[in-house]
Amino acid sequence: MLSNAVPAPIEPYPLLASLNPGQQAAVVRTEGAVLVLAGAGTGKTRVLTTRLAYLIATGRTGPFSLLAVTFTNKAAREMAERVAQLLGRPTEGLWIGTFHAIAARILRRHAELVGLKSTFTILDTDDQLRLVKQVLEAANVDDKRWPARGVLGLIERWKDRGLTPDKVPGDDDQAVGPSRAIAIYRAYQQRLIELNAADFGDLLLHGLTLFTGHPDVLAQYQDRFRYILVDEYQDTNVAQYLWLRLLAQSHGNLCCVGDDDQSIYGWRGAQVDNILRFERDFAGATVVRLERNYRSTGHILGAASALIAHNAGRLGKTLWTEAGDGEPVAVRGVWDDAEEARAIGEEIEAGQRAGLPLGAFAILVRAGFQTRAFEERLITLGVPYRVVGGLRFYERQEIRDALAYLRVIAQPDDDLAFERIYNQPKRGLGDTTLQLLHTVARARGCSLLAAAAFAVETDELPPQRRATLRRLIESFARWRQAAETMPAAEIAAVVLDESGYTAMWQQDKLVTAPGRLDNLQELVRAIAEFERLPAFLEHVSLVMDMATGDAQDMVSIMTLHSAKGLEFDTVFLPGWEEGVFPNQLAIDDKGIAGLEEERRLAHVGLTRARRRACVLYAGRRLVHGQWQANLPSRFLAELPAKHVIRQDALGQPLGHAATPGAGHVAESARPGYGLRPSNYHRVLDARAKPAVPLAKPVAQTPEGIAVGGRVFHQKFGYGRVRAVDGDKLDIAFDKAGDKKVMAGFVQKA
DNA sequence: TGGTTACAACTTTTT
DNA sequence: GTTGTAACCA
Repeated sequence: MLSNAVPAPIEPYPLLASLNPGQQAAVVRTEGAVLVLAGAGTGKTRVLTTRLAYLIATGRTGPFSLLAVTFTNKAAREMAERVAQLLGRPTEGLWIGTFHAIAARILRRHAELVGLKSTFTILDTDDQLRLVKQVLEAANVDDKRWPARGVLGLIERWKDRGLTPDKVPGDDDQAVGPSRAIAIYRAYQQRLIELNAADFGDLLLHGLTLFTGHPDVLAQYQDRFRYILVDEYQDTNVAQYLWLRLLAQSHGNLCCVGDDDQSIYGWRGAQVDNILRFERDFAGATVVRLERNYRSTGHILGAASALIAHNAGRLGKTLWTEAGDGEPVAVRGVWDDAEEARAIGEEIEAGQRAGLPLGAFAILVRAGFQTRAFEERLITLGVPYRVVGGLRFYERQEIRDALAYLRVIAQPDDDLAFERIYNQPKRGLGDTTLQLLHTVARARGCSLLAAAAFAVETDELPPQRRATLRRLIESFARWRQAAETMPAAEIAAVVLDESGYTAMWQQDKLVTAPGRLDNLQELVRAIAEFERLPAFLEHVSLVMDMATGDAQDMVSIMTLHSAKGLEFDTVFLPGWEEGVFPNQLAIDDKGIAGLEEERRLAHVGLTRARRRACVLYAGRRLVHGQWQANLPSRFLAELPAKHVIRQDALGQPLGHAATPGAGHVAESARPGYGLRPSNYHRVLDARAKPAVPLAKPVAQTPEGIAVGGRVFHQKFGYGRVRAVDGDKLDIAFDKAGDKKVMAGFVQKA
């Protein structure tokens, strides 16, 4: 299955000329399974892109037979650009994309084989959470004890492991209120199918179901993709691993690039084990190590390498450089978080005076709450900065609302989108009306919009709400029709205007309102790049990033997670304190594995620096409005003295006597160190009432209802049936007069 | 139905 | 300390 043969020598291509021997080996070894262990700053992207170009340039294969998988759209974009550059022509036919984008592309073609229509919607996190809440409510779960967030997390971790509800091992099941976690998962999946929707996890999970259940379909893709490349392999989860293995099975030409020392997404289901096991998984696999670092100085690499050497579960690499030692890593203890912010601010100002651009500086924090102190300090100093990460464009409320309108137009079955905007802007439609629509939709097995269309033909709703709802339905019908001929951007503008959504923000007096209106305009501009609405919506669900304008000359503040893959001349690493970094929750939840992931995070942080790294720790800080005294991080004690210069709060060198962190911080978990129960444990709490299957309410049409029969209606009282039209009844009520009502709402009197 | 008040939560987040 | 959600009241 796996070819072990060394490819015949090929005349040297100029492509290879600028590569070092290790990089060349990684490019030239085209056949069979190859693992490229690419340490930080060793030219990984260069190898990947050259390899793709090489495969094509040597005539070994056409672009059509290549598949390159990444984790981020940014990485995919860059790769496509650089391959085109290397080849001197666009990469037609070559599939480069994220796992999710590629899985979605395949799934659209065979959606019906997993019970979806090819027009299925891809849900965002908001929708997922709302859906879980609905399922939990239907199952009578107390959401105080079993918050939807936690249950969704549980479901997502199962999906990460490639487990459909029927494959989840019984041991993993937990009581969730009167129901069970697996039952909730099953109900959630059921609802997704009913909504013709898939969440992110489903894209791969359905992909697996598709490939394993339909060998002919799998064979089709195996035949097409003769060479598969994977970036950031250390971040793959079980589902992605299985998916890759199936695709590569027939020819075994699978090249994975990654760095076990940079695996920092375990909490999202990533398995470092995938990369650690590679040689055993793929017999005869070649492993190429890239250890020559082109980014950092010797002291920085020495410190980072010594730190990561404390991890047990790693393949082991030794980064080296020819760049010289440079400056030792500065380690500075400060009194509190305010002083920490002042110290970094001063360093940046000093750098500025020395003529360095602000873009040379980055402040990398463990958690989001740490950014505020630095923002405030930089504002005071008048130093421009940007916070990378945080709320992205497509996650803003106004953008999601606008998208929800467009989704209902493109996909009338999209109940989650409909719910989001049916009273946004306020139309006087509330929970009561929504409940009614839900009841009708369930009884008739239709979408909320269709239920609404039905309900307005009856007298179930008071005239005012009925008229409002009717106007809304008519609007959607009109917009949908217009969408067939009008360009997508025009439709969006019309919808935002006619729905009153723009007007809502225009009337809003909050300071954020003008910004939101700007965002809506920006959205319309973005849509203009797409001819058809569905194409734009697909783009939005899979490509959540918006091409950000060129970064001005600013200081970057971001989390360590967001910093992966980036580099800066000078990097500040604040908050190296026990509990903060390593983060206490990570250790509580995952023990040693959690600690090792934190250490990899520290390694990622240090290796972002080209010339200078400055680590800080504060004796006390304000966390959630409470003062917290902290010990220096154990990671500080793991930085060898020869690569480090200890400083006092003012940046003056200290003698060897004051070695913080050394000695009093043991490697093992120390008893009594702030062991707080996490949400995760709360969700898994097994003490609960006996399991009861999920209630599935179905409105019933009472038997024996016929013209002339006596009936009772909750709202209108007793009456006599005048006519029956399917499940719509015309009834002469004793008190309320003639009304059209739904059969599900009456009982035989 | 919608606004106000009170209460809890709160690591990291490529898609 | 801040933010988001839930319950409660007008």
